[in-house]
Order: sequence, then C-alpha cells, then structure tokens
Amino acid sequence: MQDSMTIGRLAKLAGVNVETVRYYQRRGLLREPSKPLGGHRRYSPAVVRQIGFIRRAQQLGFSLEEVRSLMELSEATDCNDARGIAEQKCEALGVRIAQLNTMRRELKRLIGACKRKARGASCPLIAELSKPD
Amino acid sequence: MQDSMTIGRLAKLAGVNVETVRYYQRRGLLREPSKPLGGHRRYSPAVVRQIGFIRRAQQLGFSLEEVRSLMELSEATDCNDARGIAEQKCEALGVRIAQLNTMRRELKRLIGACKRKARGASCPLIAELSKPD
DNA sequence: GTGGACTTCGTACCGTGGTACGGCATCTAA
DNA sequence: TTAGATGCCGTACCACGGTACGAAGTCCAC
Repeated sequence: MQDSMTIGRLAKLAGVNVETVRYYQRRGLLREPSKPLGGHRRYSPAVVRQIGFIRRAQQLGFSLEEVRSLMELSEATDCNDARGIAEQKCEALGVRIAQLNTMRRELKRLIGACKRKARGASCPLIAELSKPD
Repeated sequence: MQDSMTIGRLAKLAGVNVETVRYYQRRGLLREPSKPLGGHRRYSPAVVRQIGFIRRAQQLGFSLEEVRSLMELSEATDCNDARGIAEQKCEALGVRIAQLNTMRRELKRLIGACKRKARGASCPLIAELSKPD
C-alpha cells in the first residue's frame, strides 16, 4: 500500500488540522477508512482532493451540510440537483448582500450626521439609535 | 412605583424573550435593577428604549460587545469614539460585501457552465470544485 | 386566602465549524 | 530495542446570540 498515508500527512498535504479531518469524518463529509486491526488508518491521495473540494465550496459560501449534499451528488451525470443547490445559495447570497448594503448606507448616514454635529451637542449616532421606532 | 414593570412586561413591550433580557444583563448591556428584598425586580420604561437601541444596533451589524461599547459612550458629548467604532464597522461591512460579491460571481459562473454542459457529461460545477488548485 | 401566573436563579443546551486534551496504542528510525 | 513521534478515541471546550428547564419563591385577582 505505497501511495497511501496517515492522517497526519493527509492533513498536512490538505492544509488542515488533523482534528479537522476527524471532524469532517464525524460530519459524514469524508469516509473513515477501515483500520487494519489495531493499526493506523491509511488515506489515499484522493482524499486530499476531497478536502480541497470542501474548502473551495466553503469559500463559495456553502455550509458543511450543503457540501455534504454536493458530494453525494458528485457521481451523477445529471447535475440539476447540484445546480439547484448552487442557485439557492446564489439567491441567498444576493439577499444577504442587499441587507449588508442597507446596513452600510445607514451607518454612513449616521457617521455623516456625527461629523456635522455642533460642538457641545450630544452624539447624533447614539441619539438616532436611542430613538423609539 | 407606578410606571415600572416586571421583566415579563418589559420583554413583551420590547419584543424580546424574557431570557434575552436576562442574557443582556449577564452580558453587561443592561443594568440589573436591585431586587426589593426577596421580591421581583422592577424595570423603568427607559429600559424598553435601551433594548430598542440594542436591536437597532444589531441590525446595523454591531456585535453585542460593540453595542456595549457604544452604550458606554452614550453619555459623552464628544462622539469621536462612537464614530470610530461605526467607521470601523462600516469598513468591515465593505470588505464583507466585496467577499460575498466575489463568491456570487464565481457561483454564477459555475451555474452557467452547468447549464451549458453537454448531455451525458459530468457536472462542471462538481468538476470545478474537485480540481486541485 | 388561595390558585394560577409570573419571577428568580443556576445551569444546560442549540447550531456552526472547528480546536484542545489526555491516556493509551502503535509505528518508525536510529 | 527502545525512545519519541504519531495515531486513536472520547470528550470537553471556544465564540456567538440566544433558548430551555426546573425548583422554589412571590404576586395579584378573584
């Protein structure tokens, strides 16, 4: 079994913590190789790629649960399901971006009011936050 | 002590859970009124406003810890500190928005590739995520 | 004055994505 | 062969923003 590796080497190659590999196994994102009777588990280089998949999907905003779904679909040639998940994610991302933009506009407004305030007046930023709806 | 209320009424007026009020007290965002020797604490209507402050600040993306800082500054007439916190938050918001936009662009690209794929080919979305860097 | 609603307090738990620890087994290089 | 590095496994812990629960005490309307 050359070309296989221990969990420590796998983790180093994949750029994650050993504990993270074990965590992904517990979460069902990686299969746990069977242990050779009291010995240490061996991992194939393919698992490095799988961990890369997980990290890249996370970068795109997928939760680990969603990544798990994507990986389950990874054998299919019909990718409607995968695309559906991605489209939902894209939609949610759009909503979140709009929310954050609203927040930022509002904050900028308050900061502007704060800068223009008369000396001795109380802080408009605080004052606005204190206003009843 | 008319015009004062129990925690349950306070929570209802402020639109939050009783447990949330207690949580805010533990976190130091609200003062815990002293208890009249074995009785129930009484809250002034001002606390409803304070809870409103907290919720609105949260809407703007402040963490409870940041809200606590803001409330500490709320007496000051010089609001440079409050503005500083708001400006930092605004900056961080801008960075986060940019990140999410990048994620969304990339996701859209993958979805597009997925839609154009030849019948029988494997899913480009999955394939791209599987690619080594 | 009593019964049901509410309060108090401490503590545990939720989801998310991990990290840390401790005791033991195993593996490997010198 | 033996020391030191790793692996294994279970469990506890972190931040964050709450929610839930249970036992006991208290309050108020009828």
